[in-house]
Order: sequence, then structure tokens, then C-alpha cells
Amino acid sequence: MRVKQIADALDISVDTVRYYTRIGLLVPNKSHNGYKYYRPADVTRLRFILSARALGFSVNDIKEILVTSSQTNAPCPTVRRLIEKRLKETVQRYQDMHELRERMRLATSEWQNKPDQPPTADTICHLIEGFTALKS
Amino acid sequence: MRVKQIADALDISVDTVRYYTRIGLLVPNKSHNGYKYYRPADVTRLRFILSARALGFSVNDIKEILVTSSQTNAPCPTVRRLIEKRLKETVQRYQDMHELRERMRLATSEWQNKPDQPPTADTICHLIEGFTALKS
DNA sequence: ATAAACCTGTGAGCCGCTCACAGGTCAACA
DNA sequence: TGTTGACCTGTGAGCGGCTCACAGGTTTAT
Repeated sequence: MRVKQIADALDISVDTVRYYTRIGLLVPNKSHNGYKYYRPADVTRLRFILSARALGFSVNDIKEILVTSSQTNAPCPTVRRLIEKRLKETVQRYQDMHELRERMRLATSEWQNKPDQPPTADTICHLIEGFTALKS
Repeated sequence: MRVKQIADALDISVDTVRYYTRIGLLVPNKSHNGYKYYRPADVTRLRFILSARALGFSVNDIKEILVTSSQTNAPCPTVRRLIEKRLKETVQRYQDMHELRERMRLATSEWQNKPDQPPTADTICHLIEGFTALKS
């Protein structure tokens, strides 16, 4: 299989496959003309990578999991440890996004009653600089 | 003011100030020895940048707002248009984060009852590949 | 004068792709 | 046999928003 075939098979872009190949997550064979050929084992591997990405693992996490699984017997302890870490980060980012969303909504609603104004010497946009929720 | 002074004054890192300077959001004077000197107007500007970032504007948005405010009279229409766009993105990312968080939580709870297992010919980590919520 | 602490700008690196581009391959047709 | 043209290839660079490493300049204390 060449890059387009494997990409189409798993419904991702060729660039993503090439990226994973470039960073060593996938290791296809090289033919005489420099084209990269992917075997069934690479399909399994890529499917695994996509599943792991969908669970919030970083590509470095995945590299670590793949190395562990090729060296020792069970990558599971590594997987359990890593998802714990990534879950914490995800919770944090989720909260951050929530706060940002509320801030943005508050701003837009507050701005409905405010007129446009030209900048002054010490104000660039009075909407942004005057937004109450940013006052510390 | 040199970079450290302005950074300390607004409680951000020198690297962030330098980054904004590098991309042209801040335009300090250069002294004979190449050091960059920031004036009070730059402090106003930087404060504006930080407020806008806290409202979800990208640095490119901010560049556009600054250009608009220096050319025409009121940057407010631009600001209103841009926050609309960014808010939509933020809502989307918030939802994505929510789904990811739930997926991760489901996985960890499902994995509590599953043993560690070594990889097989077509399985790298049975926890990840066997996770039910990823089955399409 | 000199030593140490601190500060400076520049260049590169980070993540996870995505895009631009020059050139290679291959089937259809003349 | 030649040739057009569609499609495919790998490589290198670019994105955002910083952050880090580093060599060298400046300032302060002795």
C-alpha cells in the first residue's frame, strides 16, 4: 500500500500519514523509487494511533506506548499512567474554555448597548479596554 | 523602559513581550546598543493586547484591530465582527473538550475492571483498541 | 580593575498537522 | 512509439503563541 491507499482506507489525509511516518510512528518500506510502502501491520499500527489520539494521547505518548509495547510485555501500566495525566489537563482546559466562553458572551451582550467610538490617546478600543469582567 | 521593566509591570514574561515585538504588535525605539525601549504608549498598547487575548482574540485579530484603529476612526465594528467568529470557535472547542473529557472518563472507568495484557499480532494495547466508545 | 549578577537580542524549538511545490508514474489515446 | 494529462510522490516550510538556549552586553559592588 502506498500513502494514499492507507490514508483513504482509514479516512485521514495523506499529510497526516506522512507526518506520523516522518516522526517515526510508522515505519514503511522504501521501494527503489523512494516511495513508501505500508504493510498490514502498519494499518494496525495506524488504527491504534488514531484510537489513541481520539482518547487524548499526544503523539509523544503514543511513541512511548509503542516503544513500551515492543520492549516489555504490557503497555497497559504506561497507558493508565498517561491517561490520568492527560485527563487532568483536559479537565483544566475544559474549565478554561468554559470561562472564556462566558467571558466572551458577557462581553458581546455588554457591547450591545455601547456605541462605536474612535480611539483616544490612552484607549485603542473602549469596548475591549472598558469591559468590566477584565478589571482585576 | 526596557523589556524586563514593561514585562514586570504587566506581570508577563519578557519572552511574551519580545514575541509581540517580533511580530510587530509593539514597536519600541532602538537605542545605540540595540536594546529596545518602550514608551508609555507601548504600555497602553500592551495592556490592550493582553485584554484582547483574554477575550479570545488571536494575535492576528489584534493586529487587524490595531491597524483599523490607526487608519479609520472606530475599530469597534471590526471588534464586534471578530468576536462573533471567535465565540463560535470557542463554543465548538468547548463542546469538543467536553466530549473528549467524557470519553476519557469512560475509558478510565471501563479499564478499572480490565487486566493488563501483552500485545498480540494485531493488538498493541487491548485497552485502547478494545475501548467500546471508539467503535464506529 | 575586576568579578559576579543580571540583563539583552536572536535563533531555534514546541505540537500536530497543513500547504506549496517540483518532479515521478501511469493509463488513455494518436 | 510517443505524448498528453490526471494523479500521485516526498520534502521543506509554515501555522499560532509562545518558551527555551545561548552568547554576549551592562550594571553594581568591591
